Amino acid sequence: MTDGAEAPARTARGEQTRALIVSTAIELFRERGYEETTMRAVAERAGVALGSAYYYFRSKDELVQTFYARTHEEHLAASAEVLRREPTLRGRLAGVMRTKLETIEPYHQFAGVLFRSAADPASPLNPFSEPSRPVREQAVELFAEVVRGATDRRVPPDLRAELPHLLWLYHMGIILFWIHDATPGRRRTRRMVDLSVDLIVRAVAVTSSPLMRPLRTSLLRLLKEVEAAGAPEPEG
Amino acid sequence: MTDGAEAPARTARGEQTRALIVSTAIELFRERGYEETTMRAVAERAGVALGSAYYYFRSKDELVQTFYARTHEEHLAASAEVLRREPTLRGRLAGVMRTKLETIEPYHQFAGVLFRSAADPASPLNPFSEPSRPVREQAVELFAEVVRGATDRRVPPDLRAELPHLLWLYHMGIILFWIHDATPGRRRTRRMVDLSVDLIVRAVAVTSSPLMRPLRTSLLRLLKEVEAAGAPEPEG
DNA sequence: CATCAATCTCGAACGCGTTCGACTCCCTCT
DNA sequence: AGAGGGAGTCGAACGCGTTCGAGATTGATG
Repeated sequence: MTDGAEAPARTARGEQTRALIVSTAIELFRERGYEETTMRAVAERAGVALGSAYYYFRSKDELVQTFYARTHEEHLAASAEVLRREPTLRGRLAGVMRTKLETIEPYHQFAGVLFRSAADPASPLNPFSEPSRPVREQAVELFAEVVRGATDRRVPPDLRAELPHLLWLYHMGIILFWIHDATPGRRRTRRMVDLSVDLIVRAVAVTSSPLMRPLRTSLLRLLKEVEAAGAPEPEG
Repeated sequence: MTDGAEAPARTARGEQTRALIVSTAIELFRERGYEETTMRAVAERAGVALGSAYYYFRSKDELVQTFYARTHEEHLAASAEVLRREPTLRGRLAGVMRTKLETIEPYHQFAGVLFRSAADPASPLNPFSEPSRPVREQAVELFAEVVRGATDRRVPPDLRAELPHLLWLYHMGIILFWIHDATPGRRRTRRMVDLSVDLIVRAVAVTSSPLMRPLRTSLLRLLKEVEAAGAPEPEG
């Protein structure tokens, strides 16, 4: 699961209260956005005390994260179908990315907050952080499946092994773009996905040529370094 | 200048107070970090009222941004020397990036906050936002100078025109990495720069070949789209 | 049924960033 | 010199996220 180290819910009643708080919060977030939704308002509408909300969620951010984890699962589920259907790298990647956009679209309004804390090294939501490792690995695995099932491309093993990580990074970039995209229906991001998938498929083709081995090696060294940074280091 | 739309200082006395607040704030930020520095503490040590701090700076974040703009100017100055010295694309790019890291190193501790608000679409610090357009264009121009002065590479005009934007994006990525880099002296980021500059130079070489025109075109279309997103759109 | 500890609930209180309207200072114009 | 007014200063007050210790509820145990 995606929970990382989360707060209590050891009882049926507790579970119920917890769920009530989450759903109320999402309700309010969608009505008013993140900043305008106060913890007091959530507690009040949920019919619990302020302190109770904090019993289940260490912070307002964590409340958001909880529901964010849900959409992540939704995306996994929705992607499965696409991956069953599409045989080409292009189709699989584009499909997964489009599915992603559809999944998160309802929450665009307060996605900014997600990324805001995501960019904060101290935040557990930070995609490079230790707490989000399980989600990250799941996501990378999704892209591994994208690559694995693509029957139309010969990809050299060294690149094949690293491509999922690269695609995950790419997907984070698209999300960053998406957050800043104020066009109706996120038109621009969708175009962006089309263009970038095209580019990626071409680049993979080019990079797979034996002639490109030095370039590929250079790229792979870089990726290895990025991954190493994800792992912990003697802390300071 | 990098100020964008900033707050008052119409008087010699005002200028003095403003400067006093900034320097006191930086002092405290470096002593205690960002979160632990309160506006009240800044005001108190500076010997002004809380309200006065808010007379000059709309928010605590803006206080940080003000000083951040300074380091940006520092970097421009420091880069000039490198650009005079280095003739190769590799040398110029690596030099500029290393200079950047050296310039911002003293502020690594609370750089997280910068990026946190930088990732927020609503923040004026957001590198894609309208208020930061001047700084952004200045930075892109810096990379244009990196490319322009590189005498060792034949780069096709279409790519040459877009390369600066691409390098600027790349440089934002490195900063993101840097923020999360907890290694002493930012060892990892520096290695990252070496590896990525190597990759970029190779990629430029490869992509410049006439055979790669389709790939190049695909890349350029993508970049154009990114740039278009920077410009405003009928607002919602 | 009484006891006990764990779980859950509560809301007052704290410290923070930020706002606001009242006040003082100082320059300019007559 | 006096009046006017913009620039600068002040600090109480607001609303927020968060903490905390005290109390209520629950289910297992003797």
